[in-house]
Amino acid sequence: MEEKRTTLEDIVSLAKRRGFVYPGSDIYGWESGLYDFGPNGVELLNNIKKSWWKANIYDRDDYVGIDSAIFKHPKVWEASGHVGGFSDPLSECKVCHTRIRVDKELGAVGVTADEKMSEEELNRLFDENRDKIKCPKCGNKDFSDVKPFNLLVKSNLGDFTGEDKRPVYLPGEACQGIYLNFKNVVDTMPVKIPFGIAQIGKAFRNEISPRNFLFRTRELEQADTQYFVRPNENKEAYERIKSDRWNWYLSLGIKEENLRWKQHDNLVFYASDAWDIEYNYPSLGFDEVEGVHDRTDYDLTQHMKFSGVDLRYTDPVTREKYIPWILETSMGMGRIFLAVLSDAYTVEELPNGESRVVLKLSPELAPVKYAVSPLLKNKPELVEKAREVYQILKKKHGNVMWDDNGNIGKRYRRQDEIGTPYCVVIDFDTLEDGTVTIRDRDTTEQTRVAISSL
RNA sequence: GCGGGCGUCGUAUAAUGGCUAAUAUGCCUGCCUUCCAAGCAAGCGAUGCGAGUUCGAUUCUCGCCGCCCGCACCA
Repeated sequence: MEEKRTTLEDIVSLAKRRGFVYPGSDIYGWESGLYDFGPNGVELLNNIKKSWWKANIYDRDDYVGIDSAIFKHPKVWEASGHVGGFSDPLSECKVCHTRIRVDKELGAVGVTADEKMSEEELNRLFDENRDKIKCPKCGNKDFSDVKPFNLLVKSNLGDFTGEDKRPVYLPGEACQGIYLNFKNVVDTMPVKIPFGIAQIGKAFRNEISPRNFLFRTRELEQADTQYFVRPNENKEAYERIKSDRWNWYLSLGIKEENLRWKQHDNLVFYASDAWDIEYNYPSLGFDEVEGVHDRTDYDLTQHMKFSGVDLRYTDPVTREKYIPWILETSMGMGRIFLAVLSDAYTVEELPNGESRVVLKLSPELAPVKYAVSPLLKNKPELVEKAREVYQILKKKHGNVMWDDNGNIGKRYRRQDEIGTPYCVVIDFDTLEDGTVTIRDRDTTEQTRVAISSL
């Protein structure tokens, strides 16, 4: 049997028609790079978050969680390097439209330039050296002016003058909130190094071209952990973290053959090591879901410099003071959501020649835990009993769906597409002996069990 | 941001310079139905936005918005 490969379009279509993901601001014609989660999507998203929180905080003794404000002091983004370095000075060949990184091209002809220079300065240097730089693709020397592309989103929080004198940025990455609270956590909580802080937070980026559904969006959510260790005592913890993260993906039921590790070729100057976990997305192939980075003491050092506050940690026994090193994990929620959805998406051939679409989500992640149906809608005694069972299950399992639409087969198929693991059907036997049928999503087999044992 | 392609009910497709824009599915209501998308009836629901040409534009032209592919970008 030949299997048709799932495309990203299949996933997008299902996501919309089954209430997982809608285009952002849909009735106004959609704003690029933004998506809204629907009733089933928010359940799935929250279940992924719960699982992540449990694995990173509740299942360990050395992590605590925080939730920091989205808006932060303007200096945070100077310290982090985002105001200067989150942008690239680009110029475009007017002949073939190839783009060049101006700082790098200048460097190649022996002119010192870097991405932290002002736009004017870069343009002056570029103009002086235009005759030495030619397009790597077509060889022409006719370039547009240098334009920096800064990915930070700016806001006017607290600026009532409209003069933009004190730009406040939305976070380009969520993890800064953790560094900002490192001292607070150390001063108020019973933690000692090595320990970690975890957070799920929003980030915003002016991506030039958001694309590929949830994979690259302008507003994103990140699940981050930062693990603080003694300087140079990073290796063992790094390996432990890598292995924990890998196992978490497997615990979600993601197929191992769709996952792989990829080490960064070019490390940023302060990093000691960096690996990504990649998922084999439909249409896109393997791409990053999460980064696991060994960042040395860079982040806290920067904030010490810019804030003037001593962020060193004092060893409770030796009284030694040091800036801890940081091991970071940073996962894109949209990316893991897309990975989970894609991995669960299954098209099955049925014996009668038809096919069914099933989301084989692990029960822990499934947005709807049970669907409850009366076998027949026009038999009040069945409906009444089914309502009872529905209420019992709802109390126990949270998101349980009442489904009495059409006929029973239709309901099964609908629930298959949502990924509901079990459908409970109340029939005439239920009235006699208090048992119901449970239909299994993956095998489509039915078993009879007592209501009391559900 | 550049080049190419594209934009019709929630989804997947059709058609048209002029009559009520069609079909399937979905959703919803009623009937029916004793376990895998059965059937009957009613309803909801679309030409992305704006301008131009025209007596008349969903159709042709332009701008904007958005999507897809390629390039570039992805700290």
